[in-house]
Amino acid sequence: MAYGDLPGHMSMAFRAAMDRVHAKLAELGYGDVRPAHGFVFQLLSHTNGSTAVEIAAHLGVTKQAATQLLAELETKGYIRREGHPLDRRARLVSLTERGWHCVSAVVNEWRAIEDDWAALVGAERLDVVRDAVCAIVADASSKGQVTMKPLW
Amino acid sequence: MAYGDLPGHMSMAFRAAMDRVHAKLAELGYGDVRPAHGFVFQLLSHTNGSTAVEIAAHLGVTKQAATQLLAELETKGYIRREGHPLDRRARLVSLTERGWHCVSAVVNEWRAIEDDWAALVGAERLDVVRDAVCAIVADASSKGQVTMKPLW
DNA sequence: AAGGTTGGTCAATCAGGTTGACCATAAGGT
DNA sequence: ACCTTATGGTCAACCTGATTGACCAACCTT
Repeated sequence: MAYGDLPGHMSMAFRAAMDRVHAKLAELGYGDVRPAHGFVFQLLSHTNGSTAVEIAAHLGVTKQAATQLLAELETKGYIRREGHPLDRRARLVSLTERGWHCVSAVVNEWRAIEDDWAALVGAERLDVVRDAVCAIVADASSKGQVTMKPLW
Repeated sequence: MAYGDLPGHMSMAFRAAMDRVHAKLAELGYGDVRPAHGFVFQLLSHTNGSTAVEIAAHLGVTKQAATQLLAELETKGYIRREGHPLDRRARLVSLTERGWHCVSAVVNEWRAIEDDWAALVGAERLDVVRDAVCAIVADASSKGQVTMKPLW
């Protein structure tokens, strides 16, 4: 690999992994999820119950865009929107059973990928990689420049 | 970092690096380049002279989309389109001086980032990372699943 | 010379996002 | 309590970057 190509190669590695996750999802009958949905799932699986504006902030888009996304996810059966118990303006968004299944499929596949990587380069070396990447991200994060969003 | 989070963290590391490159470009007066333009530059800097359809193929978009992109890059002064010497239908696209300056600024910044990473985690460890990532990409590539495109 | 292929453009359309106006409810100051 | 302001959500219009489809001119066969 040429000097200066490491970041780009990381992107490629991620991209290959991402594609594999999507292929797996399609195989399991979740072929109708788009990349941006992942961020919604991620948030919901941690908070279990969020509002549209929170999701919009997490995605880095306007609330209108988020609302549209949620409508789509609702008709596809991944999420549910009910009246918020504490705020009658708001609608509480949460994962359906199908949504949870999809989330765990994703988590499993990311882990499977990491396992494969460990098998490929050796567990000890992958530990080094893990620590290094973690340090790099932490450093960037400390300088206030971290987005999970891979959108350019 | 949690088990299964490595690919995502790689994406974050790349994203932070990418943002830094764009910030640097803006600082140097190349603030009007968009992400997709990078792929055009990359191709042109290696081939020095490509046709619109080749670029389209490299970008993974239709030739119409590529043409539009090229028109934009031309008006911004990064590229030049002249009659192809061997094919009177085609237009040969090449980098202008400004384009070359921009490309080398990008290359320098990627290298500076890689240097910073080496300083952060140690040169030997970063060598391990480099080898590992290279192996991972090579493996994915051998299975025919590699795109440089970080677009989801 | 004739037919099919290829580089490029024009035009219409679509998808996903944005901005802006608006309503209903909530929260706070007085 | 009351009036003002802030906030969650929706509706509607629009922008941008892409797509598909039709087409032309030049190329490459044969």
